[in-house]
Amino acid sequence: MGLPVRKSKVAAPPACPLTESLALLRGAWAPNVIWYLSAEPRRFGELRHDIPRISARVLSARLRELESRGLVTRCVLDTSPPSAEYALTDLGRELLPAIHALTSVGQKLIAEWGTTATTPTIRRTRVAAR
Amino acid sequence: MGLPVRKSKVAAPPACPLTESLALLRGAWAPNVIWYLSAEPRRFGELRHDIPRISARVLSARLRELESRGLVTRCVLDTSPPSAEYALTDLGRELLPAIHALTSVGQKLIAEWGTTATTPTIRRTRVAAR
DNA sequence: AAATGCGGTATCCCCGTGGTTACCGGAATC
DNA sequence: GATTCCGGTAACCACGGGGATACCGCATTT
Repeated sequence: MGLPVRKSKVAAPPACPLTESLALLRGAWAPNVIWYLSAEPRRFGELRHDIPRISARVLSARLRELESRGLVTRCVLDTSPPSAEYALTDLGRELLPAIHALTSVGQKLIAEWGTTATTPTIRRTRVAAR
Repeated sequence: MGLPVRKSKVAAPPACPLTESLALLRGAWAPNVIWYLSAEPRRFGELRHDIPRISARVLSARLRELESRGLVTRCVLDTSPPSAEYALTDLGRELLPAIHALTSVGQKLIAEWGTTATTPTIRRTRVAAR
Protein backbone atom coordinates (compact mmCIF):
# COMPACT_ATOMS: atom_id res chain seq x y z
CA MET A 1 0.00 0.00 0.00
CA GLY A 2 1.99 2.96 1.17
CA LEU A 3 5.47 3.05 2.55
CA PRO A 4 6.11 1.19 5.80
CA VAL A 5 6.30 3.37 8.89
CA ARG A 6 9.91 3.51 9.98
CA LYS A 7 10.77 3.26 13.63
CA SER A 8 12.10 6.52 15.05
CA LYS A 9 15.79 6.61 15.85
CA VAL A 10 15.28 8.92 18.80
CA ALA A 11 13.81 7.84 22.08
CA ALA A 12 10.07 7.48 22.43
CA PRO A 13 9.04 9.48 25.49
CA PRO A 14 6.91 7.88 28.18
CA ALA A 15 7.37 11.31 29.69
CA CYS A 16 8.89 13.81 27.28
CA PRO A 17 12.06 15.47 28.60
CA LEU A 18 11.83 18.27 26.08
CA THR A 19 8.29 19.06 27.15
CA GLU A 20 9.30 19.04 30.79
CA SER A 21 12.08 21.55 30.40
CA LEU A 22 10.08 23.78 28.09
CA ALA A 23 7.38 23.91 30.76
CA LEU A 24 9.92 25.55 33.06
CA LEU A 25 10.43 28.33 30.51
CA ARG A 26 6.79 28.90 29.74
CA GLY A 27 5.40 32.42 29.61
CA ALA A 28 6.44 35.60 27.90
CA TRP A 29 9.94 36.84 28.66
CA ALA A 30 10.77 33.91 30.92
CA PRO A 31 14.00 33.02 29.11
CA ASN A 32 14.97 36.68 29.04
CA VAL A 33 14.49 36.98 32.79
CA ILE A 34 16.69 33.93 33.33
CA TRP A 35 19.29 35.44 31.06
CA TYR A 36 19.46 38.67 33.03
CA LEU A 37 19.68 36.80 36.30
CA SER A 38 22.48 34.61 34.99
CA ALA A 39 25.37 36.85 35.94
CA GLU A 40 24.15 38.19 39.28
CA PRO A 41 21.01 38.78 41.34
CA ARG A 42 18.90 41.65 40.08
CA ARG A 43 16.17 43.79 41.57
CA PHE A 44 12.68 44.23 40.15
CA GLY A 45 13.34 47.65 38.74
CA GLU A 46 16.65 46.58 37.28
CA LEU A 47 14.95 43.78 35.40
CA ARG A 48 12.36 46.24 34.12
CA HIS A 49 15.22 48.35 32.92
CA ASP A 50 17.01 45.36 31.36
CA ILE A 51 13.91 44.31 29.43
CA PRO A 52 12.42 47.65 28.34
CA ARG A 53 9.29 46.31 26.66
CA ILE A 54 8.12 44.16 29.57
CA SER A 55 5.29 45.49 31.71
CA ALA A 56 5.37 45.44 35.50
CA ARG A 57 2.36 43.18 35.51
CA VAL A 58 3.98 40.53 33.36
CA LEU A 59 7.38 40.79 35.04
CA SER A 60 5.72 40.31 38.39
CA ALA A 61 3.69 37.33 37.19
CA ARG A 62 6.70 35.75 35.53
CA LEU A 63 8.88 36.10 38.60
CA ARG A 64 6.20 34.53 40.81
CA GLU A 65 5.89 31.63 38.40
CA LEU A 66 9.61 31.11 38.12
CA GLU A 67 9.78 31.20 41.90
CA SER A 68 7.03 28.61 42.24
CA ARG A 69 8.80 26.39 39.71
CA GLY A 70 11.93 26.59 41.82
CA LEU A 71 14.08 28.45 39.30
CA VAL A 72 14.31 31.76 41.12
CA THR A 73 14.44 32.99 44.69
CA ARG A 74 12.94 36.22 45.92
CA CYS A 75 14.54 38.19 48.71
CA VAL A 76 13.09 41.39 50.13
CA LEU A 77 15.81 43.81 51.17
CA ASP A 78 15.35 45.92 54.29
CA THR A 79 15.79 49.27 52.62
CA SER A 80 13.55 52.20 52.12
CA PRO A 81 11.72 52.13 49.91
CA PRO A 82 11.86 48.33 50.21
CA SER A 83 13.36 46.55 47.27
CA ALA A 84 13.35 42.94 46.20
CA GLU A 85 16.20 40.94 44.80
CA TYR A 86 15.82 37.92 42.57
CA ALA A 87 18.42 35.23 41.97
CA LEU A 88 18.69 31.94 40.14
CA THR A 89 18.53 28.72 42.10
CA ASP A 90 20.68 25.70 41.23
CA LEU A 91 17.80 24.38 39.16
CA GLY A 92 17.55 27.71 37.37
CA ARG A 93 21.24 27.58 36.59
CA GLU A 94 20.78 24.17 35.01
CA LEU A 95 18.90 25.88 32.23
CA LEU A 96 21.79 28.18 31.40
CA PRO A 97 23.49 25.85 28.91
CA ALA A 98 20.26 25.74 26.92
CA ILE A 99 19.81 29.50 27.15
CA HIS A 100 23.37 30.06 26.04
CA ALA A 101 22.94 27.66 23.13
CA LEU A 102 19.84 29.55 22.03
CA THR A 103 21.61 32.87 22.42
CA SER A 104 24.51 31.80 20.27
CA VAL A 105 22.15 30.69 17.51
CA GLY A 106 20.45 34.07 17.76
CA GLN A 107 23.78 35.87 17.52
CA LYS A 108 24.64 34.03 14.32
CA LEU A 109 21.22 34.86 12.92
CA ILE A 110 21.61 38.54 13.65
CA ALA A 111 25.15 38.63 12.36
CA GLU A 112 24.11 37.02 9.08
CA TRP A 113 20.69 38.39 8.29
CA GLY A 114 19.93 41.12 10.81
CA THR A 115 16.98 41.05 13.14
CA THR A 116 13.58 39.73 12.12
CA ALA A 117 11.67 39.12 15.34
CA THR A 118 10.99 42.03 17.60
CA THR A 119 8.87 40.66 20.37
CA PRO A 120 9.31 37.38 22.22
CA THR A 121 5.61 36.85 22.52
CA ILE A 122 2.92 36.08 20.01
CA ARG A 123 0.93 39.12 20.95
CA ARG A 124 1.30 42.33 19.02
CA THR A 125 0.99 45.69 20.69
CA ARG A 126 -2.53 47.02 20.39
CA VAL A 127 -3.14 50.48 19.03
CA ALA A 128 -4.53 52.10 22.14
CA ALA A 129 -6.72 51.53 25.12
CA ARG A 130 -9.78 53.47 26.21
CA MET B 1 16.56 57.45 48.27
CA GLY B 2 16.48 53.88 47.11
CA LEU B 3 19.37 51.72 46.03
CA PRO B 4 21.27 52.72 42.92
CA VAL B 5 20.41 50.78 39.78
CA ARG B 6 23.29 48.46 39.01
CA LYS B 7 24.47 48.05 35.46
CA SER B 8 23.73 44.59 34.08
CA LYS B 9 26.69 42.30 33.59
CA VAL B 10 25.17 40.66 30.54
CA ALA B 11 24.93 42.31 27.17
CA ALA B 12 22.21 44.83 26.48
CA PRO B 13 20.49 43.73 23.27
CA PRO B 14 20.03 46.20 20.42
CA ALA B 15 18.50 43.09 18.87
CA CYS B 16 17.99 40.28 21.34
CA PRO B 17 19.65 37.03 20.25
CA LEU B 18 17.55 35.00 22.65
CA THR B 19 14.36 36.46 21.24
CA GLU B 20 15.52 35.74 17.71
CA SER B 21 16.20 32.09 18.27
CA LEU B 22 13.06 31.56 20.30
CA ALA B 23 11.07 32.99 17.40
CA LEU B 24 12.33 30.09 15.31
CA LEU B 25 10.86 27.65 17.81
CA ARG B 26 7.53 29.40 18.21
CA GLY B 27 4.32 27.41 18.08
CA ALA B 28 3.09 24.28 19.81
CA TRP B 29 5.23 21.16 19.36
CA ALA B 30 7.84 22.95 17.26
CA PRO B 31 10.77 21.80 19.40
CA ASN B 32 9.36 18.28 19.46
CA VAL B 33 9.16 18.20 15.67
CA ILE B 34 12.78 19.31 15.42
CA TRP B 35 13.74 16.62 17.89
CA TYR B 36 12.13 13.87 15.85
CA LEU B 37 13.73 15.13 12.67
CA SER B 38 17.15 15.26 14.30
CA ALA B 39 18.22 11.70 13.54
CA GLU B 40 16.76 11.25 10.06
CA PRO B 41 14.09 12.58 7.71
CA ARG B 42 10.55 11.59 8.70
CA ARG B 43 7.25 11.44 6.91
CA PHE B 44 4.09 13.23 8.00
CA GLY B 45 2.44 10.13 9.35
CA GLU B 46 5.60 9.08 11.14
CA LEU B 47 5.73 12.39 12.93
CA ARG B 48 2.08 12.00 13.92
CA HIS B 49 3.00 8.63 15.31
CA ASP B 50 6.06 10.03 17.11
CA ILE B 51 4.01 12.79 18.76
CA PRO B 52 0.74 11.04 19.62
CA ARG B 53 -1.09 14.03 21.03
CA ILE B 54 -0.48 16.37 18.10
CA SER B 55 -3.35 16.90 15.67
CA ALA B 56 -2.90 16.76 11.91
CA ARG B 57 -3.99 20.36 11.68
CA VAL B 58 -1.29 21.61 14.02
CA LEU B 59 1.41 19.32 12.66
CA SER B 60 0.68 20.57 9.19
CA ALA B 61 0.70 24.20 10.27
CA ARG B 62 3.91 23.75 12.24
CA LEU B 63 5.74 22.06 9.38
CA ARG B 64 4.75 24.84 6.99
CA GLU B 65 5.97 27.43 9.44
CA LEU B 66 9.25 25.64 10.07
CA GLU B 67 9.66 25.35 6.32
CA SER B 68 9.03 29.05 5.81
CA ARG B 69 11.53 29.86 8.54
CA GLY B 70 14.12 27.77 6.74
CA LEU B 71 14.50 25.08 9.38
CA VAL B 72 12.88 22.22 7.52
CA THR B 73 12.58 21.04 3.93
CA ARG B 74 9.56 19.28 2.49
CA CYS B 75 9.93 16.65 -0.20
CA VAL B 76 7.00 14.91 -1.83
CA LEU B 77 7.83 11.30 -2.67
CA ASP B 78 6.51 9.81 -5.90
CA THR B 79 4.71 6.89 -4.31
CA SER B 80 1.11 5.91 -4.11
CA PRO B 81 -0.50 7.14 -2.09
CA PRO B 82 1.91 10.08 -2.25
CA SER B 83 3.88 10.72 0.92
CA ALA B 84 5.93 13.65 2.06
CA GLU B 85 9.26 13.59 3.78
CA TYR B 86 10.56 16.33 6.03
CA ALA B 87 14.18 16.94 6.94
CA LEU B 88 16.18 19.50 8.89
CA THR B 89 18.15 22.12 7.02
CA ASP B 90 21.57 23.28 8.16
CA LEU B 91 19.86 26.12 10.00
CA GLY B 92 17.54 23.66 11.65
CA ARG B 93 20.48 21.59 12.77
CA GLU B 94 21.99 24.64 14.40
CA LEU B 95 19.23 24.48 16.96
CA LEU B 96 20.09 20.93 17.97
CA PRO B 97 22.59 21.88 20.68
CA ALA B 98 19.90 23.95 22.36
CA ILE B 99 17.32 21.19 21.97
CA HIS B 100 19.74 18.67 23.39
CA ALA B 101 20.55 20.92 26.33
CA LEU B 102 16.84 21.28 27.09
CA THR B 103 16.30 17.57 26.75
CA SER B 104 19.05 16.75 29.19
CA VAL B 105 17.57 19.13 31.76
CA GLY B 106 14.23 17.43 31.25
CA GLN B 107 15.77 14.02 31.74
CA LYS B 108 17.25 15.06 35.04
CA LEU B 109 13.92 16.49 36.11
CA ILE B 110 12.09 13.29 35.30
CA ALA B 111 14.74 11.12 36.92
CA GLU B 112 14.60 13.13 40.13
CA TRP B 113 10.97 14.10 40.56
CA GLY B 114 8.97 12.29 37.93
CA THR B 115 6.87 14.04 35.35
CA THR B 116 4.85 17.16 36.11
CA ALA B 117 3.99 18.69 32.75
CA THR B 118 1.94 16.68 30.33
CA THR B 119 1.30 18.98 27.43
CA PRO B 120 3.77 21.28 25.68
CA THR B 121 1.15 23.90 25.06
CA ILE B 122 -0.72 26.24 27.34
CA ARG B 123 -4.07 24.97 26.18
CA ARG B 124 -5.86 22.27 28.18
CA THR B 125 -8.01 19.71 26.46
CA ARG B 126 -11.60 20.81 26.42
CA VAL B 127 -14.32 18.50 27.69
CA ALA B 128 -16.09 17.85 24.41
CA ALA B 129 -17.18 19.53 21.22
CA ARG B 130 -20.69 19.72 19.75
C1' DA C 1 -18.01 -2.03 -3.50
C1' DA C 2 -16.20 -0.83 0.60
C1' DA C 3 -12.58 0.00 3.65
C1' DT C 4 -7.90 1.58 4.59
C1' DG C 5 -3.75 4.45 4.39
C1' DC C 6 -1.71 8.79 3.16
C1' DG C 7 -1.39 13.65 3.58
C1' DG C 8 -3.51 16.93 4.33
C1' DT C 9 -7.53 21.28 4.56
C1' DA C 10 -11.89 23.84 6.35
C1' DT C 11 -14.61 25.37 10.01
C1' DC C 12 -15.83 26.43 14.51
C1' DC C 13 -14.98 28.19 18.86
C1' DC C 14 -12.88 28.32 23.50
C1' DC C 15 -9.92 30.52 26.63
C1' DG C 16 -5.23 31.60 28.22
C1' DT C 17 -2.24 35.35 27.72
C1' DG C 18 -0.41 39.56 27.97
C1' DG C 19 -0.85 44.72 27.02
C1' DT C 20 -2.83 48.97 29.06
C1' DT C 21 -4.23 51.79 32.54
C1' DA C 22 -5.03 53.07 37.12
C1' DC C 23 -3.83 52.69 41.72
C1' DC C 24 -1.54 51.43 46.37
C1' DG C 25 1.67 52.67 50.87
C1' DG C 26 5.69 54.25 52.92
C1' DA C 27 9.99 56.91 52.96
C1' DA C 28 12.82 60.36 51.31
C1' DT C 29 13.66 64.38 48.70
C1' DC C 30 12.35 69.10 46.92
C1' DG D 1 2.78 69.73 50.90
C1' DA D 2 3.83 67.71 46.58
C1' DT D 3 6.46 64.85 43.89
C1' DT D 4 9.56 60.80 43.21
C1' DC D 5 11.06 56.20 43.83
C1' DC D 6 10.13 51.33 44.73
C1' DG D 7 7.64 47.23 44.03
C1' DG D 8 4.08 45.79 43.09
C1' DT D 9 -1.66 44.58 42.38
C1' DA D 10 -6.53 45.07 40.21
C1' DA D 11 -9.61 45.35 36.48
C1' DC D 12 -10.51 45.23 31.66
C1' DC D 13 -10.17 43.32 27.16
C1' DA D 14 -8.48 42.08 22.38
C1' DC D 15 -6.35 38.53 20.16
C1' DG D 16 -4.73 34.56 18.17
C1' DG D 17 -3.43 29.90 18.71
C1' DG D 18 -4.71 25.40 19.01
C1' DG D 19 -8.13 21.46 20.07
C1' DA D 20 -12.05 18.94 17.96
C1' DT D 21 -14.42 17.35 14.12
C1' DA D 22 -15.55 16.61 9.50
C1' DC D 23 -14.05 16.01 5.04
C1' DC D 24 -11.07 15.61 0.61
C1' DG D 25 -8.74 12.73 -3.62
C1' DC D 26 -6.24 8.98 -4.91
C1' DA D 27 -4.60 4.14 -5.01
C1' DT D 28 -4.34 -0.18 -3.22
C1' DT D 29 -6.18 -4.05 -0.66
C1' DT D 30 -10.05 -7.14 0.81
